Amino acid sequence: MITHAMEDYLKTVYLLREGQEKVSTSAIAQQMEVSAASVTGMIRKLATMGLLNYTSYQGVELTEGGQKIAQEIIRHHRLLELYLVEIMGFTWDKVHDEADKLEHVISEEFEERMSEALGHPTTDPHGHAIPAKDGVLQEVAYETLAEVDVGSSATVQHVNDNDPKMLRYLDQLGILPGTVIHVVAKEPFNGPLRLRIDQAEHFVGLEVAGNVFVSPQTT
Amino acid sequence: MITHAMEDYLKTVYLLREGQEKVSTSAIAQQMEVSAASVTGMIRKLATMGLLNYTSYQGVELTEGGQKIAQEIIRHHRLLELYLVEIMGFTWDKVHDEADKLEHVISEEFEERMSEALGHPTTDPHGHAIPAKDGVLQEVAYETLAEVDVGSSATVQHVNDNDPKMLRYLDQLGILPGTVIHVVAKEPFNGPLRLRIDQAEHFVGLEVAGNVFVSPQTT
DNA sequence: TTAAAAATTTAGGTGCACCTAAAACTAATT
DNA sequence: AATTAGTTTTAGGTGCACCTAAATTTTTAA
Repeated sequence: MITHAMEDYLKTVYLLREGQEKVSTSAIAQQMEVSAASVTGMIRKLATMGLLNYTSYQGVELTEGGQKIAQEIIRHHRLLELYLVEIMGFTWDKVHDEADKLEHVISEEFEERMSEALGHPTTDPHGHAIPAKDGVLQEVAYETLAEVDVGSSATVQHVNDNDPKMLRYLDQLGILPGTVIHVVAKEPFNGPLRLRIDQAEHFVGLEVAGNVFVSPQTT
Repeated sequence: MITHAMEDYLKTVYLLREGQEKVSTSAIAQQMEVSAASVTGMIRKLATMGLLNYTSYQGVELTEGGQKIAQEIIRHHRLLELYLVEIMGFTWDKVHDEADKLEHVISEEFEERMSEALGHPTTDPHGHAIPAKDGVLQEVAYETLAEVDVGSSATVQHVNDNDPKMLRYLDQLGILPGTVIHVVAKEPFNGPLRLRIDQAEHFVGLEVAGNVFVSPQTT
């Protein structure tokens, strides 16, 4: 039987696996805010269930089966986030926590009815792709706003969704998926970025900029 | 901290408490399909938390605090059932199980937004009253269709919501909250009831009739 | 009123998901 | 190659929500 905790582990491994093949125990522990020892224990269990491959001290890799479950949960999460915003009128900073709880308990029918009500959407309110029902999701690894060259422009692809405070701040600034941002200058000593968004200028710290993922604007 | 299991116990006690003051261990065990020993253990814990009063071998009674939590969960459950039917297009036989899972995880804001979307309703799809946000819910103890005198009519108030198969059957027969039913005859040896519903005649067994709660039709 | 039946509690035990502390392994540095 | 720093695993333990089997209390009925 697959528990909520197991689903959370699979989801975390899936999302951490960006780029590299193997995911380390400590990366999982840090992301989930549990001890590394707990991760080892759970990983061994998931391995015996055939949901991931695991070699001691080498990290883990999801199997087909593990990926399928992870994708299902991520689909639930992202559909829920969009449903909460679009249909129920939640603001985008509140939906992550709500979706984290609901994603484990909704039925397939609930998932299907949300998808239908939303016209089978492909991205959530924060710009993340919604995996198709039995499709493959390949997360593109975008650069962050903090890495954009001074003087160039970029389009916001997605923003990190787990900090409500930061989301409210980004909303105020008008930094949403699709927004075009021009990086005017970068203050010295890791100072803030000077941005132009829709005529207005803003100063934004690097911590925030590191949570905004963009693609280069082709001029 | 209050867990999902505790919420389920409080809800069960609340719903079983119809009429009599004290609820017995075995009644709770039967309703929740757990052993009586498990019930004793949980009850003792809830008692130390001040959510119910308990005397060994005498049964339990909710405190104010326990009632408040029970009512909150029942409000979640019934709002969810109605939301699933009215807004999401579920059929009434599927919503009980879905609501049983969701009722423990939705936020107050989720509850409020459902209530608003539904125009602050007062009854769920099966005819049960939805408790107000901080109001009192007094369940009226209706008689069942099986107890109605032959030759008289009755109005359906609510039906038991936990058996999907029976709900689909009732839906076919047109037995919904508000339906007026005339009991034409009762076959001998606990035989089926002969009913007239909206001109048509149907034969319905006593098990089904015992799950349909009605008030006498004042002619 | 006492024995039998029914209900309830106690005792002991399970699996899950976590924890801390200590041991073991790997990688980096000299 | 040896020391050290960092990572990972093992060992032992916690609280939760359940279980079965045995003991106890209450109820019922001969």
